Amino acid sequence: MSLRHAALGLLALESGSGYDLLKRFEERFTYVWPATQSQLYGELAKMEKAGLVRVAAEGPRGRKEYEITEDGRAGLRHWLVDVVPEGTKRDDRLLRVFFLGILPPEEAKIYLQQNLEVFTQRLEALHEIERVTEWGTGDGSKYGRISLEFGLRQLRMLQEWAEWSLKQFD
Amino acid sequence: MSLRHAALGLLALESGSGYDLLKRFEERFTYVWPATQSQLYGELAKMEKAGLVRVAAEGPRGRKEYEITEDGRAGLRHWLVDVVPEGTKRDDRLLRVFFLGILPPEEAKIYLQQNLEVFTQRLEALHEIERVTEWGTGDGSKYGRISLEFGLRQLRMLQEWAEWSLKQFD
DNA sequence: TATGACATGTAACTAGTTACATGATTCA
DNA sequence: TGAATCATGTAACTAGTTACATGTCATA
Repeated sequence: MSLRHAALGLLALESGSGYDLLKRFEERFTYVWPATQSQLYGELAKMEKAGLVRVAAEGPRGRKEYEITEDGRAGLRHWLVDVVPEGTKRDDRLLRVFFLGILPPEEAKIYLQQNLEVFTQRLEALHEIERVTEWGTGDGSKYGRISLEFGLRQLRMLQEWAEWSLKQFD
Repeated sequence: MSLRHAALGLLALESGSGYDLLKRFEERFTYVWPATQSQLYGELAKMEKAGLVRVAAEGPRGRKEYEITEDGRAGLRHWLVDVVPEGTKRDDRLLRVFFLGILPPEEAKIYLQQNLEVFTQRLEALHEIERVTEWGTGDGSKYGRISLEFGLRQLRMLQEWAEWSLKQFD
């Protein structure tokens, strides 16, 4: 049910249309909680029915500006505080590593090298985000920084792991 | 489609029944690629139809011992070498961090502390696996070691990140 | 003989993806 | 006026979860 909470959280930060939300998902949640357009519109309709969001205003082109309700805020809070996180469960990159033994070592190495390249590129992209972001002093900024730090540490870890793994071939 | 490849990979390492496979998924893939019983049986039936696996023997209690076919091996190889990994896309723990600003700082701290505890426990469990595993010299062992190293590094990273995050409150 | 492990299958559901469909508004 | 962007909706599909249903075999 976390798509609901991701959308609810974004609306808690700022009201917006389904279209607005979709852009925010693309900008901010590509590697955290992606959502497709069809999924989002469906979820918004369900959340409205459940009283978690409300249409605060209607604009041109059938635009519906959604706003979080008090029930929505309570639901979000409940999820943050009381619902035990599942954590990441599936990782197809790591799954492949378990089966790398069926390939000749040279091909296994190529797989790990390609991984390393992907990690390096993503780390550079995150560093770029770090550079261009203006870090204020508010809460949004604080947790934004903590989230970014997670990404940076994760990618550094992946890089180092890939390098370590490649060394195992010597 | 990676459930298919996880099952195919396990059958490439050793033939077995759906029941056997289910236990292997539970033992080895809990944090990599979990599968439920109903999903596995369904997938095995589909894979047999597609010619990727074959029933090599039938045993008591309707047991069907599945074996990977040449087509199955080719499919697995193709997935390993040619299919671009998606990587991890969703992380509900990290998603929560983006919205931690809506909680009072004390509650946000509790959330991060609980995370830290989970990471620490898991790291200990992994260290225990490391201790009891007998590392041979074969390929299975090598990639098993590389996979384990991934888990160890990931959990250390998560631990350090949670500690770093908690320090941001001072 | 009862319990637990072995063993498979299916139904109903939720979540997520891809593709199609439609139309309004802005602005170059 | 044509292209890009804004804006929503739905249909058909795949993947994954939960629950139900059934029966066999070993062994205490």
